[in-house]
Amino acid sequence: MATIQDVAEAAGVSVSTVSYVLSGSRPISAATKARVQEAMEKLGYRPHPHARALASKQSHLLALLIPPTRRGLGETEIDFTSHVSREALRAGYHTLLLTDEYDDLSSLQEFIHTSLVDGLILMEVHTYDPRVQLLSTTKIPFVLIGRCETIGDTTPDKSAERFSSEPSLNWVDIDFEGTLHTALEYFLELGHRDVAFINQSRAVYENGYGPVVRSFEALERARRLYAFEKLEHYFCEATNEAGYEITRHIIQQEPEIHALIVMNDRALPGVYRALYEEKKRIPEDVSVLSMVSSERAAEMLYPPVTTLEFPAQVLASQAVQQLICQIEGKQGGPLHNTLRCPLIERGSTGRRADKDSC
Amino acid sequence: MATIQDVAEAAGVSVSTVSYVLSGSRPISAATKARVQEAMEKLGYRPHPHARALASKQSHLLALLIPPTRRGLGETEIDFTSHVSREALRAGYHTLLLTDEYDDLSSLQEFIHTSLVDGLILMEVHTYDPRVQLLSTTKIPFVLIGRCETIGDTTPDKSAERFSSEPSLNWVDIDFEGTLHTALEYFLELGHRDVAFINQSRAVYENGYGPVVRSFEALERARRLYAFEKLEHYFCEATNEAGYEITRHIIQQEPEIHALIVMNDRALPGVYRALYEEKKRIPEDVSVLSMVSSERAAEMLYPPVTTLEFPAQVLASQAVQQLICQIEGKQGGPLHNTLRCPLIERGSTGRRADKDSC
DNA sequence: CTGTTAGCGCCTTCAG
DNA sequence: CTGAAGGCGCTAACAG
Repeated sequence: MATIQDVAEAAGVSVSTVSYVLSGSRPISAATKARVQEAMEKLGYRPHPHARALASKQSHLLALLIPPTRRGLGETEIDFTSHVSREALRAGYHTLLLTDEYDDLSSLQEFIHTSLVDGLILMEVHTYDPRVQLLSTTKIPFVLIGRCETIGDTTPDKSAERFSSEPSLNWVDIDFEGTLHTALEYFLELGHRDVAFINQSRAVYENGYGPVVRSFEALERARRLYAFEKLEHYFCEATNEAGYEITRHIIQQEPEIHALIVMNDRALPGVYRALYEEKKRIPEDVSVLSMVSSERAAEMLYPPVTTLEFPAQVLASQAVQQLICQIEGKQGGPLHNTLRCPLIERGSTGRRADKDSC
Repeated sequence: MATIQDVAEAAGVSVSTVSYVLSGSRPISAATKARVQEAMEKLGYRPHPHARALASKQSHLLALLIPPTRRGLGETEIDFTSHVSREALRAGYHTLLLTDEYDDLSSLQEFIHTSLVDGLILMEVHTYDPRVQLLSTTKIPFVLIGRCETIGDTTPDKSAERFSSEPSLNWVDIDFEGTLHTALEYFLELGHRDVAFINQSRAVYENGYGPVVRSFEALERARRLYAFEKLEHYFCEATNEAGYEITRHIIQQEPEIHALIVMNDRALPGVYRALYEEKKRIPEDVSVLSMVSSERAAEMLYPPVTTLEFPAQVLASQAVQQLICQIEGKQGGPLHNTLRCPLIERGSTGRRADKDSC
């Protein structure tokens, strides 16, 4: 392995010169720069990451804190993860995976303390996330992502105020309210006047999980904004059985409802099954729309579910870029961004069957 | 951040002494060791990873090369990934994620060249995988995993010989033949005499993708080993449509077949749909068994699919441990291990309907 | 059993 | 525009 020294000798310059052509942080004459680059080329020189990290205090390493694989929407995680990795690479950073072992605060603290990485990305932040508080007390750059936390929410509830007073936090999240509106407006256009929203479980709601809290509240508000006859909200465990039960319940108790918005991938198969068993055709009799979901999950069902898709790519890209800006001190103001999920029509949604034609 | 120097001073010893109580690679009196540890405790000392890496040439970093998220069985990947990370952590290593950017050989080479990591794990190895050849020419430790490659196969075909002569390779893989036997024996017990195996696509087969090649060959051999009336093999694209078509074809052309083994998660929903449409009840009329699959995928369908489950945990654990042994020079002989997928009954499989009772 | 010290490979201030 | 030199924090001989 050639070292910077070797390059310097080969090019007939000093090591610092080589270092500067590498970093570009000081003007170098075209001639010597060319010579140095040639030497690097010839020797196949690669700067040694750890030496660089030691000297510059920048490891060019990021950490991604992933949630436990058990619960959660799941499908999208690997996707998001690899997008982060890819995006980071583009900026010259590598990504290190931290599992839920680091839900334990003290190990997280230790980890940061070692300064192995330059910054972190947190997935599945909760409203009162102790990890966020911990990180805030350190000076390590970090960004929160997606469909999780209530920080900076415009909702005038306490939890939001609590955090929105902390403008130093950087996050990018799904715009749950906007996404829900997309769903509702879509159904309105299709002629639906009675729709049910199947959320995740009440337990998760009470635990302050952002996506659930925010979509719940958004639905409340939507009642006034839109001209629906019915706009029901249901909590639902993340299981097939729960989806099945809730759907049967809806069909039997709310027969006018012919449109379902589901934000619960794991319950979705149960929803479908209940519909089949009740002889409801999708989408002729009932439309189903899956919110914050993924293509993979959508294609597991028949007919494939129309989804509001989790924009993993964009989210990852924004998070990484902002994080790196923080790290490199090129702050362009804090990142507080929400994204709507784009609608992908697949065949589980259609016009409300004309009541007269029944 | 306290340094080793600070600890040394606080404990009234030299830095090397501190270093040695850390590594344990030289006897230290109980008294001084205690003093040093106390000092570390008090100062909240953590060794600096990059300094250590630079001095010792061991970064305690691993890299996991993950396949593109697009194709493949998919579901299991995130699972495997986090298991690797967790297992590595247990041994004091961190894991870094490398996406398919590194399918490009030259970037892989560069990466290794920088010696950022101590070793790598490769997923989705192909029979003639240039990455393996590249890695073999370097001295960096690596291990291949899972349901992928033909290296070390006992199959007497050329590709196997090619690689099995390279005993230095370390791998752990699914035992496709054994797993298939589990499936077949299971169906025999249930009284099935006519079964179809739905594999992945012919293109993937021709590309030499291990799981497909090996299960294909295993099926050929199984014809002689077991007393099936019919044991058909079908290639199938990894799509719903393909699964649907092939299943319809089977139902219509091979009406005796009442048992399906599917090693194609993405086609599986189509298989189910075809069965529904043809009014075949699962499992009363047709049994379906999904091979090398995951719980997540299994629960997306109704009835949930009986699977032969990808043992992500065990695979990850073995791969990591062996890799770390290599790194630390504690070779316990090369790792050449195959694992059967455990059978998880879920409700999509049942006894062959008695012919007389029809 | 413990201390001294020379690097590991690179960055970066300080001189020129 | 370029060099020289002092670390960064730790490891591992080499000496006692």
